[in-house]
Amino acid sequence: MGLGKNYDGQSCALASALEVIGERWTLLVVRDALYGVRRFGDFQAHLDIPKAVLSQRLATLVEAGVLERRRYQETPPRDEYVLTPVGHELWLPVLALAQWGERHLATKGPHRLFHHVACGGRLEPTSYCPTCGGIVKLEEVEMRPGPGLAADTRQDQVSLALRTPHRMLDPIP
Amino acid sequence: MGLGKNYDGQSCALASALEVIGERWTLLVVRDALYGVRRFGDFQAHLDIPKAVLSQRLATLVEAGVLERRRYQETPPRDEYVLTPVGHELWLPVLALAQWGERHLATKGPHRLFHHVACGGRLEPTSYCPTCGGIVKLEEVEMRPGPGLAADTRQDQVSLALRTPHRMLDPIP
DNA sequence: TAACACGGTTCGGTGAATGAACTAACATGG
DNA sequence: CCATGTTAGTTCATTCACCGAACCGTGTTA
Repeated sequence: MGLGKNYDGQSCALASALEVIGERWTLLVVRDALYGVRRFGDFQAHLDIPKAVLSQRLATLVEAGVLERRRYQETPPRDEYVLTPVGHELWLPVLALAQWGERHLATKGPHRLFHHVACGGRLEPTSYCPTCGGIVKLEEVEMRPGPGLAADTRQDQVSLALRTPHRMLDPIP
Repeated sequence: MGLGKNYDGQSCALASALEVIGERWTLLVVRDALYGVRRFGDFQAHLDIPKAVLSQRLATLVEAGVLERRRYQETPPRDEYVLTPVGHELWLPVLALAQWGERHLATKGPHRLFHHVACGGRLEPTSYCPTCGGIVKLEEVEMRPGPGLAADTRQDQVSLALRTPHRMLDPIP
């Protein structure tokens, strides 16, 4: 997305995240990295992506702190790309998106299943409330403005409405 | 991303999902819809997106079953775009991505906080195991191939390795 | 010494994103 | 009755990103 054409002014963490992992191919690179792919050639063969694009995506992810480029042999010099702890935390978005795809777009049953090694159970991404211990549905969620919103000066109806607490799905304006 | 330039052959639900919601602006439209935005002009004012792009994105989302276009007044004829149940389920991917952005990219504290109305607690997206009731870390996850993978005929090293159970982050190949 | 493997970069062609201008249906105010 | 405004788009020329093919540099193997 880069350069002047970004999501600036959105005052939104989602927009910031999409700046980093919202470009074409990027999240599939992260998915492969979560599977354990590390080398340029393996990403390229598995994704069937133009080399120039892969090279640029890897550079972006390294710069964003999602991947680390690491020399693993000297002769010939070879680097591998491994996920940082920040990259590990993309697991949850990836799982949530993949599960949505399985549920609503897959035609012939799930492609890949994710299981808890310890007990063998199948994973589910959830929206969880640590305070009461419950799983929270969208209709029970309220958005509240946080300190990072202070710099927002947008004056459209939606921005104005979202500067006060707001129940999800309640019509705006 | 449409036309011939899609993620076909990826045999992956994530790739299918990105076909629908992976284009520039699309997930921000969904985010606004989750907040309760419904009208063309409100999306446009809040996102500051070219009208032509918004028009195309809304059409794609309607076609994918994420949004429903609904006539809400006859004179003058006005339509609104509301989320379907399929669209509601994008809440979890959106929350997971937004939280990742807050944690790793936000500079001045969180922009928006999501609370459970019933108890006031702050939400967290989690990777949950219904069998044992635990929250599962990436290192405890194993990928297993599912029935939807049968049609996959790719022969690269990564595809071959992922046709058997595989612990996440274990190096491939 | 030739061929090959790896990890890129360079380059021309194509399609998508962008902002500005235009359209069309209807409402409103004087 | 006419001018202006609102909403929801479409059209158009320009700019930009993606694409595949070719090329490059380093080091290794036959």
